[in-house]
Amino acid sequence: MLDERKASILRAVVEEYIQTAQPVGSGHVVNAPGVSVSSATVRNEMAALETEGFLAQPHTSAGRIPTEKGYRYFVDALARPSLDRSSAQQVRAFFDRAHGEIEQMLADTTRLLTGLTDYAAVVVGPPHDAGKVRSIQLVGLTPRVVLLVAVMGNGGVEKRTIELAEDVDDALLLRATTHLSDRGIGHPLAWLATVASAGEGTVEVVLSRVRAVLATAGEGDAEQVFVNGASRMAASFEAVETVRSVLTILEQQLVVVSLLRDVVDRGLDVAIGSETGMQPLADCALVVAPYTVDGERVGTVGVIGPTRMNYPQALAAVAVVGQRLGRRLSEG
Amino acid sequence: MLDERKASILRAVVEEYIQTAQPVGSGHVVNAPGVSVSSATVRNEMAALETEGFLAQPHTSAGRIPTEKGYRYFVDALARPSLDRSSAQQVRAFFDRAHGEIEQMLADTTRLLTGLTDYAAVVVGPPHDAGKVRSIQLVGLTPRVVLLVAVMGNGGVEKRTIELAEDVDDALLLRATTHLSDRGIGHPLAWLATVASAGEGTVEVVLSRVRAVLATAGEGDAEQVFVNGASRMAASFEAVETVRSVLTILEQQLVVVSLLRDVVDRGLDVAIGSETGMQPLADCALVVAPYTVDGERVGTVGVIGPTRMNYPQALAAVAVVGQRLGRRLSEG
DNA sequence: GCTGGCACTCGGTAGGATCGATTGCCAACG
DNA sequence: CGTTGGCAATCGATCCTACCGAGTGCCAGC
Repeated sequence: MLDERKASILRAVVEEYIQTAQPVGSGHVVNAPGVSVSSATVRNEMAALETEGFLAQPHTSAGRIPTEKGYRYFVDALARPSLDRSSAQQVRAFFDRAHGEIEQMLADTTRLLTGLTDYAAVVVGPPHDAGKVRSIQLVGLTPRVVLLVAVMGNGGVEKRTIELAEDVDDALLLRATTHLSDRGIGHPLAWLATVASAGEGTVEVVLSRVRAVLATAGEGDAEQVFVNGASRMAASFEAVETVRSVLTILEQQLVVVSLLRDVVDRGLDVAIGSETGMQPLADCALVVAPYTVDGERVGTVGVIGPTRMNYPQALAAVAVVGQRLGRRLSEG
Repeated sequence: MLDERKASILRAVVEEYIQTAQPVGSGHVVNAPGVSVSSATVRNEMAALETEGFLAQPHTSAGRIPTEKGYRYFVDALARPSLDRSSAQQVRAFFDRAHGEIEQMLADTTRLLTGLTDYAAVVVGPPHDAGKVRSIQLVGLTPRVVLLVAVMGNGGVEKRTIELAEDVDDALLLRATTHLSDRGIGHPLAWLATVASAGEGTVEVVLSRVRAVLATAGEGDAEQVFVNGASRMAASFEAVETVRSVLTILEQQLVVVSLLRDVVDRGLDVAIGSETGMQPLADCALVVAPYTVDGERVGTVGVIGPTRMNYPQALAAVAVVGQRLGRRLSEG
């Protein structure tokens, strides 16, 4: 789409702008590799790149800065993901010693990503109700409040509060637990909502409430999401207003989840500015990667930074972390 | 400590500064209630308040702004917590319909507090291992990985991953579970670390690992903490650098927990600027209130805002939310 | 002791000059 | 014909100055 010289110039502008956050003039570009022409020629080419929409001028007599289209071309055609040796080492070390509860590990993964990239990181965990029930149990808290505790195959624990209209005793709960275990283990949690009926009257009192709770819970807390590094994000912008609006997004877990899902569904690994579809993220870029457990996409990792982000590094970091995380979770 | 007129003047300065964020001149104070003297007299008094350390001048020929000492006097002697009717209504409505999982409720409580005050809110939940074990169970995830799941009396669920050196089967886990249940139910979780030994060899293989894991876990994740409203916080400051450093604090859950604990332990309900003991919070104030379940302090609620915060409102909001939260959790 | 008056201080704003980085254009060159 | 050096023009950034106004401290008088 762009001839080689234009591409080299665009690359030079993007790379310098990412580093300095200052508009890049023709004088700086002549020193870049792949550009062995005079600044006058560079000026001509840059003017062409501007009319083609890859560059923009903040004002006359200033250098050029990349447009979204310019970043897009850079990401698609010019940026090769690259992770420096020490970062790769860091990732390997992290997953080698990662163990323990899944939530803790996912949260630590966000910290790893912020450490690698210096941007805010997001990890969307496997849906709570994904996978098969490994164990299910009803525990009485008070005579009329019962906690349904289900252990899933991936080590996650689901709980639901069940409020009853009449008192129940432990013996009854034990029978209901047995009933649920017999039918539910090895199936998805939601599956219990449809099949858990029992003939027996007293147990059925409990089971009907269990069904009702399981049926409704599907919407609310489908995914767990971990966010980290908001302070790094704040450091990337100089307008406090921008920081505020990005924070507002990051605080809304549901929004973050659907944002990442949306990007992944569009088959992208990078969303730049308006490509995110969120006005408050106009100055931001997302780099995301889904991760798979047993061949199935169960979650997403990503970073959120300014549009002038270090794409090669971020792409590489997100890709390798997603890959290793999936592998780690597949091991169980 | 201050005569009535000085106090009225100080109150007027603080209240106006909280509203406008602008230095307050003598001309504005004369209109305040309790001040029926001329601006010249006010000037004299303000100069006195400055030498006494309650007020400061950003520069000559500007109005005065409160010092930390000024805020402190205001909070201790002049501010009467007051919650407007609609906020009180909001709190009542929230706790009337609050139900379900304890974590969800605590997280929603932070949202309630940010909604009430427009500042960042923090809720420190009861320690995970507080209370008595209601149910305990070992669930095999893989032949060598077992999940210890304990349901606590307050509805919390604790889990620990147990990694074993040799394969175990369900029958063995069932025996171990029975052993743990017999001894553990009704006791704190940590208590099991000391008494769970069994004579039988095969079960002991599992139990020894259980003891080891329970013994170590005590340090790490003692409390759960929920933070919300960072974007409101960002809106309170105009220097992006301030926002960044406060975010850095808010992101470190351990720091937040110990910060609140420290303030509560000192018997304060407000910590202003350097009183927080954290340099990055020099421009911030904390308003906190512990809450009690069954007469015992198990957690803290609080808000973090700028030193020029609306103390009467924040104090009232934090106090009433803490009170209602404690009551709500006591009901179970 | 309080007050009105007054000179003074100093941040903030507006206008103007200067500087420097960068551009677009053009004529010349290979 | 593409490339290049030269050059006038542009425009933000910086600095200076003048000025305005909010606010102060002080003092003489009530």
